[in-house]
Amino acid sequence: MSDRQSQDSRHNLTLRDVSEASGVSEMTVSRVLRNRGEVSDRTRAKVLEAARQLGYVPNKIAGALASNRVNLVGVIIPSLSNMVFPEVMMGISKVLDDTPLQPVVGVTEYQPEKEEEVIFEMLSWRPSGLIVAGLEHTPAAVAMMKNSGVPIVEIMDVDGDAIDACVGISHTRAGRETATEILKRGYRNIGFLGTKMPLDHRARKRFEGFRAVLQESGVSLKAEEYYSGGSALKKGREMTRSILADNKDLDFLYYSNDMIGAGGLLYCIEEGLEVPGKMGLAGFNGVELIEGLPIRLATLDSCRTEIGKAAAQIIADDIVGDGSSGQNQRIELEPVFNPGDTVRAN
Amino acid sequence: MSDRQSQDSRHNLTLRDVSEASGVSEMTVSRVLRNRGEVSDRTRAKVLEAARQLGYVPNKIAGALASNRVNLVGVIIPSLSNMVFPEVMMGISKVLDDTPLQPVVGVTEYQPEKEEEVIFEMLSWRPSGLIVAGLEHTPAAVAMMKNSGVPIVEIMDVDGDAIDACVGISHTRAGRETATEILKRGYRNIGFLGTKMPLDHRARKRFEGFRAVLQESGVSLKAEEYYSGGSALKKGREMTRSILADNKDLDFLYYSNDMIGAGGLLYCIEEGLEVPGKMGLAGFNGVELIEGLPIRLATLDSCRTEIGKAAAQIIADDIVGDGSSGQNQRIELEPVFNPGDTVRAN
DNA sequence: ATGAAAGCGCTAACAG
DNA sequence: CTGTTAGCGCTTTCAT
Repeated sequence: MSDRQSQDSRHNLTLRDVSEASGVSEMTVSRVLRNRGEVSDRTRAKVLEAARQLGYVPNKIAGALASNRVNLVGVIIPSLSNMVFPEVMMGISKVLDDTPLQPVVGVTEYQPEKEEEVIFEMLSWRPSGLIVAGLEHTPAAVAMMKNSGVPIVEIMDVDGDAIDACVGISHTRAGRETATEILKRGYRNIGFLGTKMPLDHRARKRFEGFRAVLQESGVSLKAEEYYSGGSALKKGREMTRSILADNKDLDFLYYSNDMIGAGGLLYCIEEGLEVPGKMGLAGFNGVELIEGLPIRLATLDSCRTEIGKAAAQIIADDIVGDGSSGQNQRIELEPVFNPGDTVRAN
Repeated sequence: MSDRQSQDSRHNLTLRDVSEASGVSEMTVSRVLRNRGEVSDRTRAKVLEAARQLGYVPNKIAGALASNRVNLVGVIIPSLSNMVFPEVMMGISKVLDDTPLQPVVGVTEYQPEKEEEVIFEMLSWRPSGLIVAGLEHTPAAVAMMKNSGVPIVEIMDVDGDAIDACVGISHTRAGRETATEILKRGYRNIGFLGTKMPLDHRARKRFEGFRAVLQESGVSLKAEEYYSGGSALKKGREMTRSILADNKDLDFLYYSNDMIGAGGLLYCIEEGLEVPGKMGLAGFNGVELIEGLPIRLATLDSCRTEIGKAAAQIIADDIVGDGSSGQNQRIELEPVFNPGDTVRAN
C-alpha cells in the first residue's frame, strides 16, 4: 500500500480536531482561523499553534455551504492558444489579487454548446460572479446566467445586448476605424487575411465594419485569404505570398490579428516590397511582440489587460459594495488606430 | 432595486424545488440528475422536465460536501505572461476533457511565498489532485502537499526530488545538450542571454548545465546579458545589439528562451551578420512561432503540451483506477536539440 | 424502483 | 469573549 493511500484512509483533519487539540470550542477555533469576531490573544495563540502543529487545512467546501459564500469568479474564454486571453487573465488576476476572490477558468474552443456546458458547470459552484467573453450565447446559457443571481460581466465586445454588465471595445468600430485610416492614406487595392472561424464573432464584426466603410467609399475588397491552425506567424507569411501571387495590384493587406500580420510583414521585407510606400499593412490587437519587429506593424489595441481589470473590478465592487453600484454597467473602451510604420503618412 | 438583487433575494433553486414540482422524492430526483441507480423512464422524464422548466442548476458545493468528492484538479504555475504555461494548460485540458475533472489555475509569479498561499488555497477545496510546476517549494508547501492525501504531480522539471509523481525534462541536460552541440560545431566564443529571475530554477539549471559542459571543454563563457520585463522580442534585439557591441569576437549566442532568441535573430539578419556561418544562435522551448521566422532558430523542445497531457493522465488514472497504479511515477521526456538553420553543420 | 433518515464540516444566530 | 444549537443542499445508507 502506498504512502498516499495510507494517508487517504486517514481521517482528514477537521475543526473538531483542532478544537480538541487546543481545548477551545469549534466555534472559537473557526473565529480565529477566519479572523472574525473578538478572540482573546491567549486563546488565539493556542488555536493557531494547534492548527499549525496538526497541519490543518480548512475545508472550503463545508465553509462555503454553511456561509453561502463562494469566493470564486468564473472566467469563460474561447481559447488559450494565443496571447489574447492569457493577457485578459492577467488583468483579472491583478485586480482579484487584492480581494479574497479567485478566478477559475473555463475554455470553450469557440463552441456555443461547449460554452453552455462550461457555464452550467461554473454556476453549479455558485461563484461570486462570472466573466464571459463575448455577447453571443445559446438561449439556455443566457437563461442560466440571467437566473444565476450573480453579477455577469461580458467582455471583449460591446456590439450587442449584454445580460448584465459588459466591458470591451466595439469591433465593428475597430474595423471601421482601420478602414477609414487606410482610405485616408490613399490605399485603394485592399486585401483581407483572416481566420476560418465563423464562430469568432469579434473577428467577423471587425471584418464587417471594415468592409462597410470600404463600400461606403465605393471601394471593394480585392482579395481575401483564410487560414486555420498552425503557427500563425508562418501562416501569415504563407498567406501573404499566396494572396500577392494571385493579386499583383494589391497595395494594402489587413490582417485579422497581429501575429499573421507580423508574418506578412517579415515576408514583405524579405521580398523587398516597399513598406509602407508600395504596400501598407495593418493587424489587430496591439500585442507587445510588435515592438520587436524590424518596423512596427500598424494595429489597433484591443485593450486586453484593461478589459480584464475593469471586468474584475465590477465583480469585486459588487461583492464588497451595497449591491447598488455597477450593475448593468457598459464600459466601452476606445479603439485607437496606431499607424506604426507600416502605413504611409496621410 | 435591480434585477439581479431581486433575483438574489429569491430562493436559489434546490433539489427540493424540483422534487415538489415533479412529485418525486428528493432522493430520486438526485438519482435522475446524476444518472445513478435504476429509475423508471416515466419518473426520469417527469424529473428532467421539471428541472428543465425551473432552470435548476445543481449545487456542487453541497454535493461535494455530502459525497466527499470534488472533481477539481489544481494547476499551479508561475506565470501566464508567455506562451509556455498556457500550452501546458492546453495539454491538461485536452486530457481532462474526457473525464469529469476540471482544472483550476493558480498563478505564483515565481514567488515561493505566493506559491505556498496558492497551494493552501487549492488544498482547502479538497481537489482530486494537484499539478504544480517545479520541484522547489517552501517546506510548509511540501508538508501540505505530502499530507493532502491526493496525487501531486510536479511538472516541467525532473532535476530533484519529487513529492509524489513528476513529469518533465531535465533542464540541466537541456543546457548540457545545447552546449555539446554548439561545441561540436566549432563555436568557441559564446555569449549567454537570459532573464533576471533568480527564482526561475529551470532557467538556472539550463544555464548551469550549459556552462558546465563549456568548462569541461576548457571553454569559458565570454559574455552574459540579462533583461526583465517588456516585449521579449524587442529585448532580445536590444540585448543582442548590446552584447555584440561590447564583445566583437562572439561567434555564438545562447538565449534562455525562443522569444528573445527570435529578437536576436531578426537583429542579426538586419545587421547582415552571416548566420550561421559567422554567428550561431540557439534558444529554448520550441515555440511554434519559430516556424515563421526568416530562418528557423535552433532550439530544444520543452515538450509543454506533452507534459501537460502526461500530468493530467496521472491524476485521471488515479481517480478512476484502483489507486495502485501510477503513484510516484517519474516521467522524463527527452530534450532533443533541433539545430534549425542557425547553427552550422558539424 | 423509490423513499426516509442521518450526516458531510463548517458557520449564522443567538445565548451567556 | 466564548459556547450552543441548528442548519446549508446534497448524498449515503438502509428500508420498503
